[in-house]
Amino acid sequence: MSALHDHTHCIADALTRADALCAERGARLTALRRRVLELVWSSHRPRGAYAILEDLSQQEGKAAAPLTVYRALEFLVEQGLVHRIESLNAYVGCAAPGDVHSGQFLVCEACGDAAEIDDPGVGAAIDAAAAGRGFRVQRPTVEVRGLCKSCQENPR
Amino acid sequence: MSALHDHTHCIADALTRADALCAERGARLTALRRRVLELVWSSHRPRGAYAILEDLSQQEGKAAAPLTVYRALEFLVEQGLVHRIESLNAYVGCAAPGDVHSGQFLVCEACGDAAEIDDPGVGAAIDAAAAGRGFRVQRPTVEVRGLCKSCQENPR
DNA sequence: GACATGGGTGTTACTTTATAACACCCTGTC
DNA sequence: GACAGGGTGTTATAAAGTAACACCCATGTC
Repeated sequence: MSALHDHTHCIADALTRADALCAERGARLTALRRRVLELVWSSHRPRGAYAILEDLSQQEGKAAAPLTVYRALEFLVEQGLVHRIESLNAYVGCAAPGDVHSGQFLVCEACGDAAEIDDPGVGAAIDAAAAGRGFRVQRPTVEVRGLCKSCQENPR
Repeated sequence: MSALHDHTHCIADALTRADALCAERGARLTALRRRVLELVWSSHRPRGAYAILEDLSQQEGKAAAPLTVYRALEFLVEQGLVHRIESLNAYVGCAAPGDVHSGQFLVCEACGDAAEIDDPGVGAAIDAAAAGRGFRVQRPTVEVRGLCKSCQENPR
């Protein structure tokens, strides 16, 4: 992720794609859900449910309840618009909603960025390993902690 | 995991291996830590920190503090004797402590069992994917949710 | 043996993350 | 307009994890 990229544009893109996908599927991307999606995208980093909750409360001018956010997030995850990063208890906008993919992440310990990758090799290796053991895969989770390229080059 | 296997023996084995490994490394496997390791192994399933805490409290006859368990678990994870399953917030005994491995799990949604695998193909695919993006891997996490062989054959 | 050192443990309080139960209210349909 | 069903609000609560600080005890040193 470049520090210079047009982030506003990138949020707008995500919302547009979400509108299209939900319309196509007959899923209801309500005002609340759309706003939560926008807040998830407000940085490219994984954000906790309670961080989103705070933003939402601020926008509304009054305290929102945790459930409000969790329910919206649940919908967004179901629709594949948002991924949950298990090892961070946090949520991040999906880079390629609509495409079939499993959600693999390279999570940088230094800058907190979580780069979504969809490496066919990793997916295939998991499928093969599972098949060899008679295990039926439903939802693979791959979260690799480490250091991203830019943090290796510019250590703090 | 067979329902018939000699689980007592299997716990004893884990403790013996832990003793040997810690002695070799000069790590202090104190009575408390050893007891927590035993409780982690008390089933083959992932167990939450608070479940272990309850067992411990019962053994002691008085309520133990969460930190007591968390500190012991931290030690055990550092020593590679126990793995944390991120997507379950739970801990499970390591099947092959001492060996270099990353901790890959096939987690059954039906029976709750978490089979540890160490598939070289999966590890290699992750390394390759990361290397291609200039990412330095520190700790890969692979947790595949699905149905284990036995639960596919005997659905409930 | 006295002493200092450092890791391990106990205790209290607290934060963060997530869910349950139930009522109400829109929205689309007939 | 009546109905059905999903979406939202509200209150309370559960589950998971951490901070700060004091004490204890094994170990090594003199």
